[in-house]
Amino acid sequence: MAGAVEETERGPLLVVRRRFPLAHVHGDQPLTALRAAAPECLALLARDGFPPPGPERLLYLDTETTGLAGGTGTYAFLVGAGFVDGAEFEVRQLFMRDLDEEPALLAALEGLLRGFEGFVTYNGAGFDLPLLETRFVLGRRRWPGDRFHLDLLPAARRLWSGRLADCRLATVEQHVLGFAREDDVPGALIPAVYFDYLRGKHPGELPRVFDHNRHDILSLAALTGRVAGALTRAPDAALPAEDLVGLGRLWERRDAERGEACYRLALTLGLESPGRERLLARLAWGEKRRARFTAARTLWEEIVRLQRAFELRPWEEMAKIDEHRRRDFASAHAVVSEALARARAAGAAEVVLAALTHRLGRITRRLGGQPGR
DNA sequence: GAGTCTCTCAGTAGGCTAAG
DNA sequence: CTTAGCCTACTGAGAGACTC
Repeated sequence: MAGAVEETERGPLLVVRRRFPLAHVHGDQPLTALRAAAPECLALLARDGFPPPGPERLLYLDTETTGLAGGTGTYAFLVGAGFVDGAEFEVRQLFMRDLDEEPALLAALEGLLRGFEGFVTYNGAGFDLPLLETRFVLGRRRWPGDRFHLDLLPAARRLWSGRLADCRLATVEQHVLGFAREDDVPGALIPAVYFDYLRGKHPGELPRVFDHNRHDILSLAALTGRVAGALTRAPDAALPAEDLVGLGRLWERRDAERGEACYRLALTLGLESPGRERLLARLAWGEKRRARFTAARTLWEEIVRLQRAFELRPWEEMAKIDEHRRRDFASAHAVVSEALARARAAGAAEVVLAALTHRLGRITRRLGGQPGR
């Protein structure tokens, strides 16, 4: 943590600067990809009202704190901020050597924040930003929160939760960016490392905390480049099927047709079993919403063919379409009879059997009133 | 035409999960 | 330990269709 003590308006502060050429490759992702990320793509990922700046006008932010508890008792003792500067990417780390240096840290941080048009964080909406805002208020400073904020956690969940065991930054980093950390400090140990340092004033494990924070910042930037890049390109058959599903989920909100194009491409790539049925159901709901009932029914049929365990939903939807849209009571009757038989065989719950029996009774009555279709 | 049944859609509550 | 965002399931009002 070779840094320099710099003078701020509120006293001295240790600042560590590390600069990387934009050609720097983090995992398998070059930072230059940031340049190609269009603001519209960033807007797709965030949903606050602020206009998205270009990725070079964003500050990539991550804090190391004395705990998770939030509230007034938790300090952000190390704040890492990354940004594009010319042909380089700088990671600037602001560190309080003691708790009484917080005013200096906040002063330096405020200057930095005000120089950018937005922030990128990982779970920052739930953690870093509220915490920093509290520190600003307690330090009698105005929090510059009137800016674009992209929290990559919700975006990562939409994109990769189907493929990854969890969406912690370390997991995403490893499997999406191909970046493996060596000798990383687990986040849960970081508060203890800082308290040890405060007691003894020896660096101890602190350099590893700085490394951890710097890696977080680089991952944030690399991930932004990766995600925005995926959104910029047309749906790409070279992507894993699960990633296409995730891409579809991102697009769906903004552009349903484009989202569906991703879904359908994923299906052609041989998506595996539980995910495949989920996706078919998603498409079926979409078709229903647009009143394309025949298309919806075809999708429910395919789900039924794939499903191993009995599930009510597809049968129910097929029966609704037959009875209420196509008015083909005979077909509706056949669907519900078959569903009832399968439900009994599978030992389905009593409420499920009751619902099907009720439906079958009604259809039978209507069939009686309109015989020989 | 009144009364009943069914579906739909919008709003929302509860459960999960990231962050140090 | 806290907090926000997403997902799923549930609820209830309103619309439409059917029955008598």
